[in-house]
Amino acid sequence: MITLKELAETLGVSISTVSKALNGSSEIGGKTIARVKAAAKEYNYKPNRVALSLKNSKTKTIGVIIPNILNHFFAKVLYGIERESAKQGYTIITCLSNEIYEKERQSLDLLANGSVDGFIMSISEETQKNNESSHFQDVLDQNIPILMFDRVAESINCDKVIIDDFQAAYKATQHLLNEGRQHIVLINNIEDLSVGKLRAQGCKQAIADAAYYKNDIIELKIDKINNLETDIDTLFVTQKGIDGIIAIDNLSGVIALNTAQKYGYAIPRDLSVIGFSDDNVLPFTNPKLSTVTQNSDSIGEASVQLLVNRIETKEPLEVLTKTIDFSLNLRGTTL
Amino acid sequence: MITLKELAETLGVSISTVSKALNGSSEIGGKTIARVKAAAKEYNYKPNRVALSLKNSKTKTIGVIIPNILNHFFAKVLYGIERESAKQGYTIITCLSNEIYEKERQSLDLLANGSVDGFIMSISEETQKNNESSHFQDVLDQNIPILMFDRVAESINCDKVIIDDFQAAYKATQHLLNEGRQHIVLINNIEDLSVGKLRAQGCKQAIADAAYYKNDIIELKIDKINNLETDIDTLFVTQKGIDGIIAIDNLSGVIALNTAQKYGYAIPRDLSVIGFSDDNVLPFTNPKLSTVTQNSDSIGEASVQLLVNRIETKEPLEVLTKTIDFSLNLRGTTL
DNA sequence: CTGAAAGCGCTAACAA
DNA sequence: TTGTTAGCGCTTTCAG
Repeated sequence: MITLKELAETLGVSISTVSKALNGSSEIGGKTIARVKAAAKEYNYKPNRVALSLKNSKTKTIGVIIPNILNHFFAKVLYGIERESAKQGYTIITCLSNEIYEKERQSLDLLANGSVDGFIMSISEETQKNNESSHFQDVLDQNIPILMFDRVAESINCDKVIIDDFQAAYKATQHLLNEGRQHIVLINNIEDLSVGKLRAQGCKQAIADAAYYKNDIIELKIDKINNLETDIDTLFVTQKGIDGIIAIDNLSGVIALNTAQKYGYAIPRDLSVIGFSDDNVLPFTNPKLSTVTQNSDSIGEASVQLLVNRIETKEPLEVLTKTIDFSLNLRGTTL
Repeated sequence: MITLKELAETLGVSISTVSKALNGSSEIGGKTIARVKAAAKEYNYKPNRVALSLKNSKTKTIGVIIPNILNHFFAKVLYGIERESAKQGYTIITCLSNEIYEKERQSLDLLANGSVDGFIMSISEETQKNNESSHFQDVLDQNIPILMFDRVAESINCDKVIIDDFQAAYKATQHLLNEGRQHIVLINNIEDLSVGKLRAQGCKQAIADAAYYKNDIIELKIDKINNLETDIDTLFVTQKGIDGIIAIDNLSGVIALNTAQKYGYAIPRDLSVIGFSDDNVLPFTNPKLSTVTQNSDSIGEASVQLLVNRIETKEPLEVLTKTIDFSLNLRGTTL
């Protein structure tokens, strides 16, 4: 790692000359510029990023805090974040809260010391369950911007990127209703999350708005991921005549489909299934699962754009909430 | 973000006094220390990480370059890396090569300017296919350590963390042989990767070592991920009497299982299936897929330990290759 | 056209 | 026990 100083010495000029030459300043003579640039290339000079950060008090770095990288949705958002960040000339520091409030708080704290220019994050399950939010405000008070995506804190005044979960669930349920289904089950294992609540509400509203739907919706709440398979199995044992399933997390749909087939349901004749999954599950089902798809990489992309805009804009900006389109992909498990 | 200087001014002492006090130096009087620490807490002082990095010429940051974050194996390694890094007091900057050589090269170049103390990476498919490696050497020549995991470059002299892919495939195949299978298919869609080659060799060696195995192994090579399902389907149409499958990537096993069931095979009576997957696929199969499991998070953990050890050890260290245990998890798809 | 010097925030050798 | 100062690598104003 050669420095400006060393370059200057070998060239027999001053540090500032080298600096200006490399930045193509008009103050410096054409020959000198050429000479300096040649030497820089020869010695593979690269400006030290840390020094630049200190000098400019900006790091061109975004802190990203993800609740669970093993969840395909978050992995895909991260993918989008990374791609757009690189495009915008930012690097990302990744922290995983693993759904733990304390880890999330520590990560914010750890990086809110000049390490990053801003944060992109989705709130941990524990944080959301316990309704914690002062750690966000602390960071914002230090004038470090935060952008929240997907799981957001209502009470915090910051930029947000979400999908219209209520509407997505509403539309999906409506599709089942339009098929004439009369015994629809809502499978919900993310009751504690803001998105889970919104999706459940969307389903219920769709049912409520359908005058011709005669029964109550059956809501299967699952609180532990380990119980997913057994609880869904039990559902099919105890409830007969299920003809529609809407699964609002990204696993249950597949499991419900497989379980239904095990119990002899013909899909989609006897039963329609819609999940909230990405296309990564498609290789695992037959017929292919119909899904509500969040455009996860777009979420990441939009998050970076909004945050970078806030970082780089001098004047105070109105706080913004951007809603990303979802799509209802009807495949083989619906009529 | 209050600085040392500002703290010093409000307290009416010098900057170095504050610095020493906060670091609990024995040079400073007990009362002063207390007074300074109280003020630091009150004003929420946090040492600026960038300034520290510049001062110490070390960043306590690791650059992590992952080929594909949507691949569950890499996501889990990243999980392990993040956890162990946090434990060791390091943060990670994450770059995704998306299997592209140029992106991988750029990421190394981008961070090899004082941004990180070292790299943890797995080589992109394109890099490995074209046998590129000078970009690694360039970084090493700048005295920045690299640790490679899983997909490694033989020609590069650096620390490595791998699993014994040959042995893993050997053992898995041996299990099928011990079951008495006589028509074993090897499904390989990662032929271009070092790990793919090793696994295929392991399978073949196991077959070769089994005197009682009468037939040749049937190798199904798939070069495009899109062809996975159709190629596997075709396999079952064209080949009759398959009684063992060993799938050396992390998708094919599940697909082969599902396809076999579609064609009426009773699993594991008629056919045994072993995949190279993590337990994330288990919810999607019935019976549960038997797998060779790489302890992915241990790979991440060991990678961080080795790299940090190299970073923090003053004397030159012998280059090390660590092999992480795999486990053969027999579940419902084998006898 | 080129160079000296200050300063970003911090630590540590040296002075007082 | 406390303060002064130099320096990490860089940019930029101001002098020359």
